[in-house]
Amino acid sequence: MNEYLKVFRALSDETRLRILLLVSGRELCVCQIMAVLGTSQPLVSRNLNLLKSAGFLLSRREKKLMFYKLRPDLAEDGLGFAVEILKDLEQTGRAAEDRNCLQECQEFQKITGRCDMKSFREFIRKKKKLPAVDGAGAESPGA
Amino acid sequence: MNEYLKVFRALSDETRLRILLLVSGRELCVCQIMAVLGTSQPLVSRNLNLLKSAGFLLSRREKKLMFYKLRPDLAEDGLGFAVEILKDLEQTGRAAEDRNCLQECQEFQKITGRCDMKSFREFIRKKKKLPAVDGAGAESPGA
DNA sequence: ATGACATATCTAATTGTGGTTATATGAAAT
DNA sequence: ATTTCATATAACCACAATTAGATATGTCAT
Repeated sequence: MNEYLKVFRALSDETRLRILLLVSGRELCVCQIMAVLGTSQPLVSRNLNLLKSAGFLLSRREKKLMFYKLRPDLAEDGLGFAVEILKDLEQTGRAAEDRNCLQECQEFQKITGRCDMKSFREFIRKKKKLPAVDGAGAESPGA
Repeated sequence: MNEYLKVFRALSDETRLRILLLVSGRELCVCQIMAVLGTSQPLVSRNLNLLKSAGFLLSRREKKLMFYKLRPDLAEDGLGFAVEILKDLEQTGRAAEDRNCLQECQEFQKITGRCDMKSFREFIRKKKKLPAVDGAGAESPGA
């Protein structure tokens, strides 16, 4: 009973659903997730931990970076339903926004050539100053 | 997104999971559910309402009584997963306890010949005085 | 009227969340 | 070794949401 309560509580939060959507299919490191969510590193880690202890995530270390992804074998633990639901949620506006943001984030990463906390924190700062530009920041921003 | 959040929040509570287990397969009226949970009528109604607005329950009026049961067509709304999970949760100790209690409750009901708030409140009072007897109250109680 | 139930309100206690800071850990670079 | 850096974890705070519990009242059928 408590196991399922843990599972449902993990899924009862928008931030965590967003994280699941982000790491379903692809594998992301903590700093990228932080960049997309636009929050702090400890907050991201906390939510990642909640999702992981509920059984949703796999993590892998590569050099300094920690990568997370959706467990591909969720069905083995009775969590297969989450996959269907995530498929549903992909259609959401919020999911689309986050995918876009991830895109920008990865372009930014390509330009800077770095995947670290400092540069992604800068990404977040920039992003907050020019909120929601349609063409992903292509046409004349603040200047 | 919000729809699913509502669903998961509805499932994030032990009392409500217990209710779902109780009304899966059979149909119960509010006073019976109250009797098994051992709480107040408004509290039961509140939780029933949460479960119903999340899409899990059907209700039907028969004379003065309101009957609730698990929607048989949950799958049509992407809630089919709940059925599997409930099947899992049936194995739980808590579920067994509640089934027992429902049994007692229905025997009590047969004896009194009534299905109303007053008599079930008495059922609850009695039950609280002689807690957890193994043989369902068959062998020498408090006396 | 009576009785089953829904709904609203209030309290009190608990929990959950974001946010922040400090610190621990483990790997890499110096 | 020492430092640097990504992350984890813990410890706060402030605040919003949730829960049980109790009480009052509304609604609808008998």
